[in-house]
Amino acid sequence: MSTPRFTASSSGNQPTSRDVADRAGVSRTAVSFAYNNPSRISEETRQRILQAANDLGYTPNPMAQMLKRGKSGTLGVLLPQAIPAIMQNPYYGQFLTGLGEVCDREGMTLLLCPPLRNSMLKAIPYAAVDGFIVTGLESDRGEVEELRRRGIPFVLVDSEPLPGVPRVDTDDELGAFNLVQHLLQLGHRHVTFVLFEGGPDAQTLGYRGPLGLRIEGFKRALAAYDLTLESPGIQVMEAPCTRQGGLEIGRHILSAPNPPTAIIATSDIMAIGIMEAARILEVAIPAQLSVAGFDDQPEAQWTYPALTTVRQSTETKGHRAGDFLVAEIQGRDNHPTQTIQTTLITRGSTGPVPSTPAPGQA
Amino acid sequence: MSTPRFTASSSGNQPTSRDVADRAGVSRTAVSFAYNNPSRISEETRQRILQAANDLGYTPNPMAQMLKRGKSGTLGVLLPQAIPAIMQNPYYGQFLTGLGEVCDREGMTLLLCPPLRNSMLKAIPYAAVDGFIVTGLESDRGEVEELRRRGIPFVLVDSEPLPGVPRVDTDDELGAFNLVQHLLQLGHRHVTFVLFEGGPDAQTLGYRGPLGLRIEGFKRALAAYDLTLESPGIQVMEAPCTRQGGLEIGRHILSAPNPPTAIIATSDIMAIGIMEAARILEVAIPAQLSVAGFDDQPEAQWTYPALTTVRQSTETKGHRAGDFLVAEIQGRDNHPTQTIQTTLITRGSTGPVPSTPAPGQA
DNA sequence: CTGAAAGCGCTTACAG
DNA sequence: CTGAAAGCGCTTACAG
Repeated sequence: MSTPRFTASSSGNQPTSRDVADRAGVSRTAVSFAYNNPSRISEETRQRILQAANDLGYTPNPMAQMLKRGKSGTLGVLLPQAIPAIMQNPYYGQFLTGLGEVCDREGMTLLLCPPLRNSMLKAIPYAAVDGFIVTGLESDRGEVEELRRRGIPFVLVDSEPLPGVPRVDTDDELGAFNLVQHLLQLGHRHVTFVLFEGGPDAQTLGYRGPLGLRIEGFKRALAAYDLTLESPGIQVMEAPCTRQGGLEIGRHILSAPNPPTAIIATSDIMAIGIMEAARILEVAIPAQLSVAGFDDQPEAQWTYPALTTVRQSTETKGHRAGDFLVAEIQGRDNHPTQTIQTTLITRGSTGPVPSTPAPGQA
Repeated sequence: MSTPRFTASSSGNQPTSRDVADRAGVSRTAVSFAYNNPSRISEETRQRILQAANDLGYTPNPMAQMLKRGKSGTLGVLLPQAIPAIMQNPYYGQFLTGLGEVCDREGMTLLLCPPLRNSMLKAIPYAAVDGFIVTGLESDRGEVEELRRRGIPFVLVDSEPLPGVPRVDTDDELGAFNLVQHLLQLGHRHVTFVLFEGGPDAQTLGYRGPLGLRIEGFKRALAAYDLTLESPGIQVMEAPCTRQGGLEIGRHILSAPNPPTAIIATSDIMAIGIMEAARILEVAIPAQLSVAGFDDQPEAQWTYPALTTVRQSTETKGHRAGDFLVAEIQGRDNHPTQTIQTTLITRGSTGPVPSTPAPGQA
């Protein structure tokens, strides 16, 4: 009755399909069919197999299934920073929310792949995923080439355009333009831009990605008023992209002689910190100072006054990126591209330039 | 020169170790050694292999490596809700931050495993992970047994104690006790508790997990003043665990006749919504109403007045859970248990009960 | 220093 | 309806 064994039953270890087959008196083929192709065996046999599996505590080994099927049922996100930094950034919270909707719909899991030894490139070969979302790639140092050579489906988010690669990006440039135009129209001419600190390459490679696009938008809006980032009254500073970073730079900016009448931050979270600094220094918003942010994160509605900002639907971005990746994995090779629109959201934190000079201005 | 082929070179597909071996004129064994055991082959051979691999765009297939090694280099988190809900919950943001620190240290990736067809249990067999963090398990419906039978290392977070299973939980009961005691000492006797809505089993199975412990703490503190949750003046309500949920229930509570002088929410985010409702209804905090939350999320410091709450270091909790899981995976079977302490953080949102009766109270 | 062989645990044509 | 055989792509004793 029992078929000959080539290996001893893995007593003590996890049961395999062979153990189940032996116990049910069938072949491993039948065991596999019981799970994956029930119509190929009789219902009676199937029940016997399932019973044996249950007795043994057997479940098919996912690693073996993956290898055999060449599918993992997992979407990978290639991250530009370590997981703690990502988790503390509300932007990624929103992005992963949208991407998570796709995972749910498809019944897939989500693998977070932080850089390995500071390299996104090195993280690629270790992930058993069906495809990658590549996000925060400030400049391509071979990641795209590696992905292509490995033949792994992937989609680029907020990256430089590349022919034949599906991509989702954001119209940051227009959003930034509209925001600065709004403030210039309100009469502001003493404006400080607070940029979130770029990656390690910000200096050497220049700004890329969303920050670069926003700066372009700033410049274009200024140009319409015959201004540049170097004009007198215009100031550019950098801060960590946190509330604390905004608070500290805000104190610094507002304590200096001849402070600006408007501060524009490239992230809401920094803008919120700047508003906090203004409150501490008793600078009235928007009467004495206008503050604006970027992203329209939920918190932007909760400040007093509420924050003027540029909305980008980061959740939509994550959702769309997931959609594109799933399509790519399924082999539809139309390689779509989508640009997420931005909208200027005018709220109470910005207002007309003070008619009296700001404190400290002659 | 070229060794005979048993299979055709996978032209068009991804190169395998056989392709590299053929091109370098060595065996697959040597190719593997080039990556995993360089000292076993001559440096010259190694360079030749690596060159061939590079020419072909070869990287070892992670799924095959996992199967062979029986290791995935991945930590799994078994989640109680879909990924979007998790990502929008600041609690998980903090928890995953702490867990992410462990991933970084160990060079591992993090796999988010949401329920499959509403079942955490069903999600288990599909994840190729070295171990699971089990979180938000309100009541065990077989998950633990399944994990045990499969022999997968796991650690339980905020769950019921189970012998031989490493576990991290939180002293929610004491934190809740201290919080209620604080308000009772301030003289409050009209107190509404706002609980975050439990899972689908809240009704049938009673409260489990952190919420259950918090309720126990509430009861014990009340008992010291000869009160119960059913006493006149004491009220228990439920709301979704969001700012909006807090806002709506807050409006409801404060608009009713005979409103409480204190509201205690089981989550900061709800408390923040309740404070918003008070602001809208022009109920002064803490002069007319005391509000308290739970968790001490960063936002709790940013409200005006700042929120009294119970701090639990969720980040530490995630970090510790990760430490325990790594130890479990490495086979140290001491199955440690740790309870994360809580601390009452008294801020401006709570104060003495109004000497004059609250509006609407005779 | 190097390679032939076995095997990780599964799935799937193929043959009966 | 059922099973023997091949193979997914790798790693690792084992033998030379």
